Amino acid sequence: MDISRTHLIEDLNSSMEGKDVIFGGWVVDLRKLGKMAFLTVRDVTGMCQVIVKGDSMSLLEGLNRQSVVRILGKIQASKAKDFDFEVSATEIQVLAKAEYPLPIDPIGRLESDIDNRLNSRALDMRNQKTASIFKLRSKVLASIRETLIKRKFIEINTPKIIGSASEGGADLFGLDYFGQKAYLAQSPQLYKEQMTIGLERVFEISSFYRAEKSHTGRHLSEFTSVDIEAAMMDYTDVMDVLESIVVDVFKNTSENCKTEQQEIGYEIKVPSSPFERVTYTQALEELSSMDIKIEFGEDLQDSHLRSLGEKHPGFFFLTDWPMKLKPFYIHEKDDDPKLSRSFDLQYGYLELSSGGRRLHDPEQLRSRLKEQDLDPTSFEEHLKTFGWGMPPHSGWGMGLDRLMTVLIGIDNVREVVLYPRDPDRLKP
RNA sequence: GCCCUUGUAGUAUAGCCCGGUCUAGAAUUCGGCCCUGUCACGGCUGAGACGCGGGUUCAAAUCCCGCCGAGGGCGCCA
Repeated sequence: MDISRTHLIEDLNSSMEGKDVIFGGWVVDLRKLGKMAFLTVRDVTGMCQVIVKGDSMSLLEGLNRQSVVRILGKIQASKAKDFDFEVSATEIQVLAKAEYPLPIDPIGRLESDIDNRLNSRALDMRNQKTASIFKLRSKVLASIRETLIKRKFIEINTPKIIGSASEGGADLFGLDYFGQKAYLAQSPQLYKEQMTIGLERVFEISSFYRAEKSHTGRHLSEFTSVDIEAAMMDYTDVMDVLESIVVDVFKNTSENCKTEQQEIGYEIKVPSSPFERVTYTQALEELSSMDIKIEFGEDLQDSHLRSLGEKHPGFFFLTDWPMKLKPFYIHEKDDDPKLSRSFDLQYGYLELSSGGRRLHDPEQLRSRLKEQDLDPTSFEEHLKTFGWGMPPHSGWGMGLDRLMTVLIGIDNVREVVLYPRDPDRLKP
């Protein structure tokens, strides 16, 4: 079976009138008008009208929507509303037939609910709104890589199967590793820190896993994280890196993805920078003025973040958290050891990223582990690298899926993840 | 773990609150017939549904209980 094409649909144009072309795609629409018919055919680059009349009508036999076809025909002028040229078919080959009934409407005229769409995710990609979300996601990833590489960051890949669950915190997924207990990584934290001793500036974009039974629009059991770690940078330096990544993402997609924005029905607006920076202590004062009393050292609950988010609806940094709320590796402030050199990047109430300056002195790290009831001996593999000349360093991790929801103005991460995993969904 | 909402053809919905009008309606999809410029083509026509189980009642899509599924929120989230 010959499946070759001479053109992608975006390469066809009205100046090619009279030219013979071969292209392929799936049948979006089929309108039979007695002795003539129109079909619209789409490939990933675009859509085109094909006209069939006269003797050629027999070509339509067995043809239905969503089937994959290879069209041989001649470009001609069109009277169509949305096309300035069309292809008069001389041959239509059905390469693969679509079965009916289909589980969702791939045209998107009737929007299926998220459950049905996720159950038929591959078919959902024929819906241009869904496809546009993932085309944008690809652009976002490219933009992040571009920004980081320009700043001398080196992309790394750390293991996702790890042997120790002693970091505490979020629940990990356990698995059997040739008879040993192993876990799926919840973050590249320790590995990326170690890498700063040789590569200085590293980043990773990868899936990580958390076995929390969360039921919200912003949590998944498997999520994509963008992580960086950089030697000789303080927390404010990596905040600047984060801010420029976010701004670049919005700029790049806003300027270069007009079609996608149109399909989604949302206009990407570039945020103004610099982002506002609010300290934890200031946040407590702001909350207090809203009659929400929180003791210093208490964590901010979702409801508190929602209140703060109303005052700061866009991007802002929440900085200088109390040490007791932060993990063992976070560095304290010189002028007030109760406070840490740490930050979260918020979009309104939504936490997008958290990071900070890390401890690089192994003795300090050991005593912090003990303070947090963690056993230094189970971190020896990690701690030994700190004796090899560990530079002062800072970093952060950012939830890519959450950033995507902010970028396109929706409120469920499942929309921006191909095959989301949550406590109730393991398939497809 | 807790709370709220919800389940009607392939899809997306009306009807449910206030039981009888439901032989469950319109759309789209799918099948058949007609149609040579459609463009959400049109016309005629046909097929297709009350998640499962129990209860209340003369009567249940509608009210109640259980199960299952779905959506959302809280909590959890070094």
